[in-house]
Amino acid sequence: MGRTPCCEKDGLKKGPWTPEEDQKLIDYIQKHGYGNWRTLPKNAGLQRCGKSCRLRWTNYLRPDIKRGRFSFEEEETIIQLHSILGNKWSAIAARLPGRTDNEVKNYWNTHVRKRLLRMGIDPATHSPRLDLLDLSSILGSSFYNPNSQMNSFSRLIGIHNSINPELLRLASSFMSSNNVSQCQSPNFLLQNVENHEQSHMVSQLQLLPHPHHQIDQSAATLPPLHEVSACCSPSTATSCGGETQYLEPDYYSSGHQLLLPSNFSDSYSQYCPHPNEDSSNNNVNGFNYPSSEYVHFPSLDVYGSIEEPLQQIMDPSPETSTLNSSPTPLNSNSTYFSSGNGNGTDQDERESYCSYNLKFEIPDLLDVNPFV
DNA sequence: AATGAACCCAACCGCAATACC
DNA sequence: TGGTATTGCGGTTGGGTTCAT
Repeated sequence: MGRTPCCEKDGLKKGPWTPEEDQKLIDYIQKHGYGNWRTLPKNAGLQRCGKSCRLRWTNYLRPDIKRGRFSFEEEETIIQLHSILGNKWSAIAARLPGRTDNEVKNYWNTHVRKRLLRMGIDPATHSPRLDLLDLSSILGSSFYNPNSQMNSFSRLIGIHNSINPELLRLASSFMSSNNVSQCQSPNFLLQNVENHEQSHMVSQLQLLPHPHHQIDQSAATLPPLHEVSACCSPSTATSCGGETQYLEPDYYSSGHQLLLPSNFSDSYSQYCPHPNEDSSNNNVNGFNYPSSEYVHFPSLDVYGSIEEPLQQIMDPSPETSTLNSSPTPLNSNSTYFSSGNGNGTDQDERESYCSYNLKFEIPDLLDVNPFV
């Protein structure tokens, strides 16, 4: 049953195209157009099937095809559209002038998908990979006591199901160290990670806005989380027993809205002002926070649970960034960790860029110890 | 320098949808 | 209306290239 594949006919060539074949195809299409792919190869003098000719033309020879690396904006678009459309490569490519579905698909599979996996994000659902994370067992075994530091910590930052388990191990190691009660550098974890990958994971705990994006100072007027998330991806908001727990940035579908609990910074600064903080200009960790409303840290109960609604804190509009004045380059890995040789490659920069949307500026929470 | 591993991407395959007769 | 041809699409492959040891 089924039709015989067109390319199985005798004498039809397969495999890579030669420049001569390309030229024949181009010449023919320029002269006659590409009305009928089945008859085209014969008319063009090509020993190829029509399907092969069509693919070669649409994926490679078309004059309007844009070659070369994907730009940041293109990658951003791909991720966002993929979160909405899934593997509808042609639909995604239609939003990227000059890009083919095949190219988008390849780029996704070879770059974006892997990076998301490394970040502990399921590329299919754009949600944290729950298969890798059984936090309850981790917490249950190591921090069963609800008053334990790790439990409080995890609840505080709302990472029950959104953080790479390796990061949890690091955090666990850190929390069990003797330094917990001290007010330390926010880079403590970074100084103690073992490699780039771990640094990368730690960086996920740092919240910083996209370097191209302006802070939305009207964030305080935004709707509660459940309303915000309703217009974003369905996987972003979680609750646990009526307790709002949410720290996952909804980068993928909503234009990089980063959500944090309200009053987050208030509690934070109350307990442990950032060592680098310049109170006069809201400079924290080298980043000029436009206002105290930028990040609100939660009011904490005895267990550090987050009880207040979350807020959208960032505006996805990309053109009017005020962040370039930051004394620390925001699009450099060296901002947060110094692994590597400091000579960022394109790939490094790309990864750094992507990771920005997952950074949580909370390392000093490790210093906050209202539970002892 | 050699070699194996990992990466990358053009091309292929097969199914589904659509067009045509 | 049903069968066949054509086109579009997404998954997969395989060979060339780059990287790491």
